[in-house]
Parts: sequence; C-alpha cells; structure tokens
Amino acid sequence: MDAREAVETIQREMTVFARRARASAGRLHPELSLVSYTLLGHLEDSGGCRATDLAAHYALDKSTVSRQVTALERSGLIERRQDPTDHRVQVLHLTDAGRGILAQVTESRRAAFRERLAAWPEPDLERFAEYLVRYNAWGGSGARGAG
Amino acid sequence: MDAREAVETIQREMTVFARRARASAGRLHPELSLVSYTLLGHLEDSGGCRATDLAAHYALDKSTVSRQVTALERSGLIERRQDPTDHRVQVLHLTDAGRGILAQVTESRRAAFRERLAAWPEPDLERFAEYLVRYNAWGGSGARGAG
DNA sequence: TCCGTCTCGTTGCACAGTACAACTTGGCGC
DNA sequence: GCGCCAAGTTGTACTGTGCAACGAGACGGA
Repeated sequence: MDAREAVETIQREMTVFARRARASAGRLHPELSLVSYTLLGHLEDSGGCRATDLAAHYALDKSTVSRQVTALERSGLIERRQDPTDHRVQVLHLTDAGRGILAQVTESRRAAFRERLAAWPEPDLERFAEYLVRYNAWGGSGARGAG
Repeated sequence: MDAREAVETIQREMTVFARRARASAGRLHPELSLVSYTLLGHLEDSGGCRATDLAAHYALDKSTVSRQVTALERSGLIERRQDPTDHRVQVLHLTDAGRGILAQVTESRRAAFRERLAAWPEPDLERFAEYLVRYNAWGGSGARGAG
C-alpha cells in the first residue's frame, strides 16, 4: 500500500464509520442523544465550560448548543452558573444526576468498544488511539473539511 | 498509555470524529448530501440495485430511501428502470450526470483528506488505514453498536 | 461619562433527514 | 379467485441543525 492508496482507504473507511455512527446515534440511551452525550462528556472532562466553548469544539452553531443545553438543564443533568466576573457568561456544570447518566452511558459504550477491540494487540490499540488524536487535532478545535 | 486508556481514547476520538463528520456532511456538494453521496456510491459499486436493497444495507427506512431516490431522480442523477420480471421492482441506475457528480465529489473529498494527511509519514498513513479497515470490518457490513 | 462595538446567549424561522403507519400496486401460493 | 406478502409512496411528526435577528452585558476610546 502506498501513500495515495492509504489516503484513499482512510477516506473511504472514515465515511463508512461516519454513516454507521449516525445510524446508531439515536440508540445510545433513552434520555441522551449522541450530541448531548458528547456535550456532557466534555463538561466532565473540562470541569465546566461555556456554551460557546462547546459550540467551537464540536463545530456546532451556538443556537444548537443553546437548545441542547436548555434540554439538558430541563432534564436536570446539568446546571448553569452565572460567572460573577462576567454576567454574559453561564458556566455549565454537570449535576450528580448528569454525572450518573454519563457514567452509565460511557460504561455501556466502553463495553461495546472493548468487545470490538478485544482481539487487538495492545501496541496497535495505542497507535490507533494516537492516530485518531492526531487526525482530530488537525486545524485546532474548530477544524473543518474532510470530516 | 495502557490498553484501557487506549480504548477510552479511541472511543472518545471516534465520537468527536462522528460529530464533526455530521457537521460537514451538508457541505459536501451543493447538490449532494452525505447520504445521497453514499447511495450514489453504492449504485456505482453495485451497478444498479433496488431501493429496498439500499435501505437494508444502510439501515435506513424504506420511506427515507424512497424520498432520497425521488430527489436524486428529480436532479437527474439516477434513473429508475422497471424490472420486466417483477413490476413492483424499480432498479436504480446512475445516469451519466450522476456518475459525473459522484466522481467530482469523490475527488474533492479525496483532496481534502490528502491535505489533512499531508504531513503524515507514509508508514503512519498505512498503519492508520489498516487500523480503520480492521475496525470497520468488525461484524461485517451491517455492524451495529459502538459506532 | 457615554457611545460604538464586541461577545454571549436566546429565539424565530426554515430545512434536511429520519421513522412509523397507512396505503397502493403488483406478485405468488393455495 | 382469495389471502397474504413484498416494493414503494405518502402523510405526519420529531430531532438536529444553521442562519439571522435580537437582547443583555462588557469594554474601550473620545
């Protein structure tokens, strides 16, 4: 396989993956779409951030994030805290309920991935993880293009 | 990074990727969404098939495929041919216009990937491609689960 | 101090993609 | 022929999304 062929393969396989991801996005959890799961996960990782940060990181419109956040707050999974130094800003935080559901969904996803990756030798797993990080890091948090 | 950590990273990065893929799906071509691009690609690969086959292969409802097909036909990218042996069946075929646009979109996607992967050393490209193939091959064409 | 301009977020609107259910049309077995 | 099955279409509803317009607050220069 030469470089040209490898790029071709990466394109094709990424497309296949994207299609399947979309197909299974709705079946994640009765209460959590793939988007809201992702947003919750980011809140956990970051320890709380602004809606604008979420929008930038996931290439979503701020209005989309705003609505998702509203829904998540209505479900009691996150809470908004006014930033005392800047009253325009709302810092979003997971609630205990949110943390619980997030852990639950993460665990079931993790189990699916573990099963799927069970036969992989550890060095391959590590390289694959590293490649994905490198791929997604391209162009910074708002990367566009060959998604 | 140990294996547990690597699986975790793969899960997270695949999710980020899926999210961004969706974000850029609409900007593929003014005339072609990611879905219709995929369907067109399948028609090219298979050399013509039924709407029901497309639905089954991509885990889509037949009504969804029906509407996509209607749109693609209206745009002159595909044509329906009655199956002479079974009048319920319409076999879908690419038109020349459809083949042209498909090639064009494939090429622009390929260029985007090439740009994105330009800085990668060739051995990494090849390994990454191989990992993706291995990942997607899991469970065959209708694989479900950790998308 | 006040005005222009920026940022953060919400809301109104429109649209794509999707599923489910009901239906039409056509084939097939008894 | 009758009943059932298969292929596709259409009605309806919902979700996720973006863009544009807007409101509220911050910030800097005249």
